[in-house]
Amino acid sequence: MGKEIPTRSEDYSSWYNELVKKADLAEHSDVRGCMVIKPYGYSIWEKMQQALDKMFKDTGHVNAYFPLFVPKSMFEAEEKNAEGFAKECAIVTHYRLKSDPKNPGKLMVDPDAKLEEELVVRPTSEAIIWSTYKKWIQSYRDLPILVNQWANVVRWEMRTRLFLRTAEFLWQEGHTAHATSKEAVDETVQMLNVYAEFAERFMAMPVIKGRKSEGERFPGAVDTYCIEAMMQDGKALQAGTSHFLGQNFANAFDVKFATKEGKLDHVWGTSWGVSTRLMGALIMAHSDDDGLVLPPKLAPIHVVIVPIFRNEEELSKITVEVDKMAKTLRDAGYTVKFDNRDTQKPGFKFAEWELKGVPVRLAIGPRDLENGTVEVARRDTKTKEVMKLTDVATAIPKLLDDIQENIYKKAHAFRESMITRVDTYDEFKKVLDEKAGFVLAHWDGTPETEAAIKEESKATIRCIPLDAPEEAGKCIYSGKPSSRRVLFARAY
RNA sequence: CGGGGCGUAGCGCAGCCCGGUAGCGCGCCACGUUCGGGACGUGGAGGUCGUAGGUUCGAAUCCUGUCGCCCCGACCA
Repeated sequence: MGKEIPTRSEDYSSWYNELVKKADLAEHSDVRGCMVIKPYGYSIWEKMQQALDKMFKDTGHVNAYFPLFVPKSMFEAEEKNAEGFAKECAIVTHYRLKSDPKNPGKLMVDPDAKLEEELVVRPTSEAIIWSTYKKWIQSYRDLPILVNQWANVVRWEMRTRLFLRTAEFLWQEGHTAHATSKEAVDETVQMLNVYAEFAERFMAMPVIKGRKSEGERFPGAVDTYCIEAMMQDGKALQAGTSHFLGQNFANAFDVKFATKEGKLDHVWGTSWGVSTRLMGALIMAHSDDDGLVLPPKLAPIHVVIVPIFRNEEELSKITVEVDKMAKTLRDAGYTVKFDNRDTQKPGFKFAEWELKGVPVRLAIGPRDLENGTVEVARRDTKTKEVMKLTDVATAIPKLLDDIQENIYKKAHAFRESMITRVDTYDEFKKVLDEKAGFVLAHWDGTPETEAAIKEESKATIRCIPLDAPEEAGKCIYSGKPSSRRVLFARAY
């Protein structure tokens, strides 16, 4: 009927696009490259925010908010960072419109309202934040500063895709300042671990932790760490990054502190972020041809209850049972939706809630009332069983845990099956073309080789995995010696 | 920025080549029958055909301009 989506094998790309729209997650806005995140999609993002925010607080961070606008001179202070983002910045040049004398009823930019200094719409906030930190920091006693902000940023991308890459997106960016290099590095790694834990425990999405090559590093960072995930079409997706900024921003913004010894030193920094891109990752990690598959820990609705009834009387009898059951589940902390619409038939509701990825569906009809039973269907495996009404309270929590675990295991098994070790360039290209996924191969460590491989194969070095064992080998491209394998893939 | 495609009812599309009363499916509204996997019947509402101009007796259709969006590539989280 009206809500079918293409299958993944037919056309992965339109499967994704249609799923995002049909599942009511988001839609294109009238503004190029921007999207409207719809209530159902936004509630998943809110779940992500809640979980992450707690993890940030638990590791000692606090939230703050910095401005959207960054004066151009401030933005350009850290040169590498500025250069890196320059070509995708939106710029505010004027502050007023006026009616257009040549076009009644229309407005025009008032040429008399030109800003003395242009304002850059933040593509990231290091500049405004470090210029602020300069005022906040005098002594080692002011350190560390552990601040996070939830915000929107704008990057004028040439090509956009819902959630994966939009001109404006939502994210969080942590910005910390420390007295020592070690402390900053530890923070960088700690937050990488927070992201990895979030991805695996909440999103049920296995990730590989690693370090970016020089070519893929965040502009202005000394070192960039990342988590990389594998999507069902064999393409990699960077799901989060954590940067050790060294003293680069402290140097650029002249942020110094008095040490215990009474000397002046520049502050050490980190920054780290994840964005609404995670929504794309979540969708592409688990969903199937029938629609979304959401991990219970991020699902806006855990259990949907569909009554099967022919008339008011039946519905009211069912409602009595459902109310009891729903209360028990809600008291246990689960979100329960009783879909008692009489305008849609059960089959329609089944399909709709499957499309929306609700982990568990209960169906209860006259037959169940007689038998004291309920039909329980799980979204991940699409299996159904009939259970006693009295068992629901204990069975559902277990079932939800099981679903959470099962989709993680499934994604993990898939990810493992999509890691291929190769030792020659021919093999490398063959795997990318015929199988895709991650490819573990030796690399000589030079940007030239990395660039050449990227140019020829479209694959990039996703990361140098943190757990990569020392292993002598030869670079697949140059034949030069290499001490460990790095992770290549074509990526989103 | 290069290549391709599309703007016609809320959504998806046909009509355009060959100008002549604007159509189909879904959705929507009403009523009835239905209701354990996307119901059916009957009746009904809904469109400045993206936009500006031109050709013509007459333009969704032909011509010119323009705006926007989507997809593929280069760039990127």
